[in-house]
Amino acid sequence: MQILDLDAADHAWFEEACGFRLQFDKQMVIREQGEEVKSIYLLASGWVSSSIILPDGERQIVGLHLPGDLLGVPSTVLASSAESLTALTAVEAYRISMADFFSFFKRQPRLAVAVFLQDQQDDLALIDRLTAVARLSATHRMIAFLLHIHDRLARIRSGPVVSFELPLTQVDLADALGITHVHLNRVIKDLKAAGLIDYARNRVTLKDLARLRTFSSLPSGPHPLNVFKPRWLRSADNHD
Amino acid sequence: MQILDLDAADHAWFEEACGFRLQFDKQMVIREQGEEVKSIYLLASGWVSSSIILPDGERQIVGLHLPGDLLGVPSTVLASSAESLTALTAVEAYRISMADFFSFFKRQPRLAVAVFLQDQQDDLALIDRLTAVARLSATHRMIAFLLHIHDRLARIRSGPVVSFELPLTQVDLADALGITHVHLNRVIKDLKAAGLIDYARNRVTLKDLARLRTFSSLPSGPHPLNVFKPRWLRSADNHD
DNA sequence: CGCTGTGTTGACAGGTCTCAATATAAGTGG
DNA sequence: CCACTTATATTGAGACCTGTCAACACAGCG
Repeated sequence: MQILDLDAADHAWFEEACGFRLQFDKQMVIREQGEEVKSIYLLASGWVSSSIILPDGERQIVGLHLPGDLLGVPSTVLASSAESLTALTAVEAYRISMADFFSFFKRQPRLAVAVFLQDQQDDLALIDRLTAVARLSATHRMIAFLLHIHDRLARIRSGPVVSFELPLTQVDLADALGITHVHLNRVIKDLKAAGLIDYARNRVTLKDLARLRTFSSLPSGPHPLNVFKPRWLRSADNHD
Repeated sequence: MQILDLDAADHAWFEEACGFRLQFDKQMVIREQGEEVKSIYLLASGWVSSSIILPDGERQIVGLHLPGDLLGVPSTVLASSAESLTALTAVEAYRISMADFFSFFKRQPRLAVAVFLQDQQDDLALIDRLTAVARLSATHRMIAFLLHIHDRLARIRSGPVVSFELPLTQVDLADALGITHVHLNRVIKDLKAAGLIDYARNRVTLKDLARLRTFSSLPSGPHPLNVFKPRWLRSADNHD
């Protein structure tokens, strides 16, 4: 929700609608694939993955969510959820009922726009990942993935991020990158040997950001966000 | 826009905002990657692809658009477009300026919701494709792709669709599936030999829909859409 | 009629998967 | 705190799918 710089009144409205805060332990499923879609969630703290289980039992992780993200939005069109939402760490989240969610569009257009724009960012991340999975080697996918996470953390936190916790097992990572965990392990070994990263006990250090960006060969670094906004979107008290 | 059953008043409002209709010849670029984002488009007729060019010149087709779809939505958060929009056939489209687009949220919440839900459908398509590209063999990807197109056409047209035009070259298809066109060609040959499809001069015939669905091994057929909607969304004259 | 885009086929190389075994870390109950 | 069990990580050998390179057929089009 960093896009629109919502003011205090917006936040108050939002929090009120969100109701009380839910807690989830690590590994808990927040909403399972196939489950009825009754609400979405706003992630307050922790990491969450959205994943899809294929009929043969294979799993594809299609999204990673950090604090501030909305969870389960794509399935708002569906009767039953397309993805499973799983807590990768201990998680705090607000539940937002579908009725409340839709009411934003009617009563709080600025909020609706904020949600919409946030959603477009998720969309872009997905597009980038599809491109990476479809076109890059396992090594370059891994690099692109780490850089993506790095950039998102850098936007949330203040100051540069050289080292960060990545609460995913190598199996999880492989399921996100679309490779086997066996092969991923070799990739990690190579990246460490090349002096590009450190990786131990879920802690990642990007040792040469510049060179990594060269290798990622994705269309860009982080996408520069649009600054244009209609006047009425910029502040709540301009009710033209 | 089939989700909300917009009424005549909604449509009138929409068309007015859209302004006049633009024409694009086959192969024309509607909006190029990197170009400033000043508007989005509503596709009236024809097929459009959105694609991303990687630094090494490779191209990934990240989306296909049929009449009724909104084009270029993900880039609404960006200063410059992340994807190129290319006309695969002769195309008619309405341009919607960003200002008009955002004004929907303020003045026409039902329209905003419709746009939002349409966008979620695109999102789900993207999720499914990521899953397919990451987890399925080239053959199964092709099957999943054809079934996806089939299902979308079936929803637009009335009655069953067994055979349809696919205005994509094999190079295009390969760029969408994340394989080489050389390999795709072999895949097509195999599918024809297996009696599963016919494929000639851009016309595709799905000869055994049931068996194809078995092979696709994607989480589902077409996602069943949600029927729940708050009262105020169901019709325009209920202004609670 | 030549040109360019598209489709088709072959031989070979290489990245990634599969299967399998072992090591290491983490978690559990006594 | 130790013994035990389970999850996670690591490494090897071989098979297979897909990519690369290259040549050629075919169609549309000026």
